[in-house]
Amino acid sequence: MHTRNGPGRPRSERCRQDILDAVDDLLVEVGYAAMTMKGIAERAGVGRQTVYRWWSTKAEVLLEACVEDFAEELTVEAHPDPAQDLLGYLCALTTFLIGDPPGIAYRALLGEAQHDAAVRELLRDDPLTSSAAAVLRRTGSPADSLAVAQFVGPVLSQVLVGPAPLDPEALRRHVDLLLTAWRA
Amino acid sequence: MHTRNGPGRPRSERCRQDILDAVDDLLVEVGYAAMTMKGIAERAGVGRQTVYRWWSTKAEVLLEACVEDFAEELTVEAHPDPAQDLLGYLCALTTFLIGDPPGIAYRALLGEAQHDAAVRELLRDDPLTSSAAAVLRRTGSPADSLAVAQFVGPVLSQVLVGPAPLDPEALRRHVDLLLTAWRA
Amino acid sequence: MHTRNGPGRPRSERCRQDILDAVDDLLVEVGYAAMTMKGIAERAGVGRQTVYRWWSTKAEVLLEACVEDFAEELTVEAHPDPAQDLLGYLCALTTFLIGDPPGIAYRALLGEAQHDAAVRELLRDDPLTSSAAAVLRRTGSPADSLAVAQFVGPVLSQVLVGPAPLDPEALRRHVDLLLTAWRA
Amino acid sequence: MHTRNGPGRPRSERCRQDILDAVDDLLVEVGYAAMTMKGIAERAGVGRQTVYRWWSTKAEVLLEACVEDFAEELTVEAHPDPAQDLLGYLCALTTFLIGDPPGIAYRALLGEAQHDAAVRELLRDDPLTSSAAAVLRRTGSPADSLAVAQFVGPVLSQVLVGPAPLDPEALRRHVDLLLTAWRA
DNA sequence: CCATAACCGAGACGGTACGTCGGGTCTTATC
DNA sequence: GATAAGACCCGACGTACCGTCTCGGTTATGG
Repeated sequence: MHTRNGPGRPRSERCRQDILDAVDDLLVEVGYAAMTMKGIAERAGVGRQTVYRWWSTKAEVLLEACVEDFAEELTVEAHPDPAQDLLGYLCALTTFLIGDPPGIAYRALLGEAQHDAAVRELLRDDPLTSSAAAVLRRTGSPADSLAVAQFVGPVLSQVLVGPAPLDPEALRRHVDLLLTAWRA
Repeated sequence: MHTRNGPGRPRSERCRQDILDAVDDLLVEVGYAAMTMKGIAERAGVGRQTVYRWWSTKAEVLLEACVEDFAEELTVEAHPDPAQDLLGYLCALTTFLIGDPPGIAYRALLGEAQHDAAVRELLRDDPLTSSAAAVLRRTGSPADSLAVAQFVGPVLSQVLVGPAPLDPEALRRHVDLLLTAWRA
Repeated sequence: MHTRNGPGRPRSERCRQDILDAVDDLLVEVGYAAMTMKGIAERAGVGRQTVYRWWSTKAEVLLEACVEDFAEELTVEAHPDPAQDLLGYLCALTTFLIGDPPGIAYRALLGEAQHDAAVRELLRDDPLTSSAAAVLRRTGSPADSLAVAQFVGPVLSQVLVGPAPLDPEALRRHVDLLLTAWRA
Repeated sequence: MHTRNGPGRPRSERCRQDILDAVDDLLVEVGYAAMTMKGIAERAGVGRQTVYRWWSTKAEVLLEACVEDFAEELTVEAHPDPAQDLLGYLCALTTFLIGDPPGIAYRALLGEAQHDAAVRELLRDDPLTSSAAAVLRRTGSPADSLAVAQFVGPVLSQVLVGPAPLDPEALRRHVDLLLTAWRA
């Protein structure tokens, strides 16, 4: 949707997509840390400058490469029972963060954001927060920032910090606690 | 307590400390991202190899430089009222993660851990988790991994992900919810 | 005459020349032994990799920096009298090897060649041998490899090994001996 | 023959010899260029400081390790026929410089001497020059520095500079020329 | 016979150059 | 004017060797 009208060759959407595909591939092949702008360009069969024309950092291009996957992976179909609905979401979230390439990308970006203000800015409209809020709303639970934090925070922090994520049984007890408290 | 008994000149504890001090300084002066092994060595007035002799990565030396501060900063004196006790801890935790140099270091390390298994291993015995568990125990609350996650997870995740940490009022409501649920 | 036709930015002849100039300067300022690839790059105001792109060793770049001077310095105008012609050449050769920067470079390269096969290969088409052969030919003397060795060998060896080079009187006697023997 | 009489442990002649042996070994195993003071010490099973106590540079210790071999290898038994005597010496000299480890060491030292004044000083009393002078004297030929240079210079320069040393036939013609000229 | 002092091995120390790699910019020819 | 290619400057990487120093331990002499 580049609205340039001036002279000259327009930017190649094909290039853009090649680069994003290359990032996807490299993420699973070499991981985030070993991924370089140079490597992305070569993998995509693209000049280095072309990458910089669209995005200025590794984090930006990675975000764009994965952002669609974020929404898709975190979209869980509703369940009539609120408890099951919330539990389903948290299970999907755990799987996403632990195993999926886009989840790994998300964690890597979250990591960069801790010592890079620019990356932090990119994550301002966090896909995780908004998807969790949606689930809370459709189950009639509170969905303010505290509620969202109480809902996903324990899961997220355990994945980021702990040696192992919360297991399904723990997730069930977590949901129970929240639902009980919110209904009171 | 380095138990070298072999021959040769012993390693200089003085050098070790100079390096750790340099890391402390550089953390506040240039930040984690701009800190390099080269820079550390030069700042400490030490040969580069001497740094590598003690630690092999930036993360390792940073961890050791800050690990004492972690424990110190996260130690909050007990309050007779459990609610006040827990709240005090969470406030201190928030301050620590947002503002203190060691807290910034902790976040940076947490970030690295997301795409570096070696760093993750370093953080296996997480200072945050253990200090939080201690506070929970002394207030008579449950202190298993789920409870700890429920306690600090929302705070932590909001700091790591969100645009702003939970404010004191939200923290108070969070503590109330947990205490109510746990007492039931 | 680099016959690149491929794509990409062409190598900068300007850089090449800056580097060669820097080598020339450093040779007289700090000498061969203290000359480093790092120092050359910095002196030339050039990235280190740019030096390595053109030449892979200190010896190679030094050779290229001086090879033109070699030919120039060792070119002595002909003298009608063969004895004077030969003597003039040997005097010039002595001066070249003892005092001129390019001569010092030549000796340094000769030295490296003794324990570095790659440098030896660089000196395969020796400028000294060919210039001496030319002088011998124009005076009607034999110019095979033995004759060249007999002509310049004593001068060269005395410079390389001895405490002092052959003085002009000795050079005169040397030329007389050779001319007498060759005429017989 | 260190004439110390004071207290303290005397220097170990055994160490000295171990070091010299190590240098001999390393010379043939890794060559001069790859030989380091560190490597010598380790090979000799000796502290680094012990090497420095006896010699201060690689060149010094190498010279001492080989100097005895120099004299030995360059000593050729006399032949009643002067031409054969001189020829025998030059053949031995060529073999020495081309093939023998001590000969290779000599060339390496000669090389260093071209850009290191200290090494040059070490070679002031050149073993090659003096042995050649001895041979000239015993055949009744002139033995001043010019004569020595005329005798060995062509051989030496061809070894140092040329692609190949003078072959035996060339050496024979060289000797003939000199003897003829000197007898006249 | 023991104190002194120089030696010994080992290896850590501050430096410095190595050759490589990635970052981000630029300059070509080509499209 | 966008593109692929790739050279450019810069600076950090981790390693190697330099020559010095500091250990514990050894071995002679001299008080």
